[in-house]
Amino acid sequence: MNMIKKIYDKLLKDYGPQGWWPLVEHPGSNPTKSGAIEGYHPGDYSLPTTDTQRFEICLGAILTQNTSWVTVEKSILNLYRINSLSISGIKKLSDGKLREMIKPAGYYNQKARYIKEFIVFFEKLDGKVPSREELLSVTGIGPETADSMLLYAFKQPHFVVDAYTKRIFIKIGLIDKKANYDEIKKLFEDNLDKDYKVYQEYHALIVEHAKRYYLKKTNYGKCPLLKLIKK
DNA sequence: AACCAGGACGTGA
DNA sequence: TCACGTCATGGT
Repeated sequence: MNMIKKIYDKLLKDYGPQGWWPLVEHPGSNPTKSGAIEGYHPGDYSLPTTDTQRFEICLGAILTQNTSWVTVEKSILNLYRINSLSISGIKKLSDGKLREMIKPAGYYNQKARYIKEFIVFFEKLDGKVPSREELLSVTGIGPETADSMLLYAFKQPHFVVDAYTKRIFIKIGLIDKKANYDEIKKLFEDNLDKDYKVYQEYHALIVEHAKRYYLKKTNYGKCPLLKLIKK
């Protein structure tokens, strides 16, 4: 009964709180030291606390589209080092310079455009929380990016569905191969408390779990959730 | 050396 | 609505 919740409990028990979304600067981090590995803040659901941090999360959400997070970290640190990890900082950059900084994350031409367009949208918010529809109206923001922003930057209870989520839950038989984004999103939201902290943790745990068992197809069979399902 | 990474857009059926 | 090509660097 409620496998969705049961799986969440198991993943949290096995892996512990993940501390998403990583932020270069937060109490306890040390960004000058090296990477943003220290950007994670497990158990602290108070972040982000500033508009600059909110923007950093939104920026990361765009940069990580179909791209590994390590290359996104490089891009974000590139901006950080030239003191441009902020709206005002990016606005000062030429288009070419912005493209150069985010190059490691790939698709740098379109992502640079997406970022510039998002900045206009973000400034118009003037501190307000955007609706999902408003976010989706911005070029470059699709369902997953919108939900990532809502969930991690604005602490709104929107479940984030990514490629890993589909892969895992198709494998264990809880969703159909042809289920679309909104159907999968609804499955999770219908079976969990409407709590942004739970949604944040669950999505992060799914990514962690996928990195352990779902990078290579030959490993799918080792997924411990397969046994959990059969009971 | 393919394959894929914390997807979205534009196009044409 | 939905399948398909495109965008691009970098890690495994």
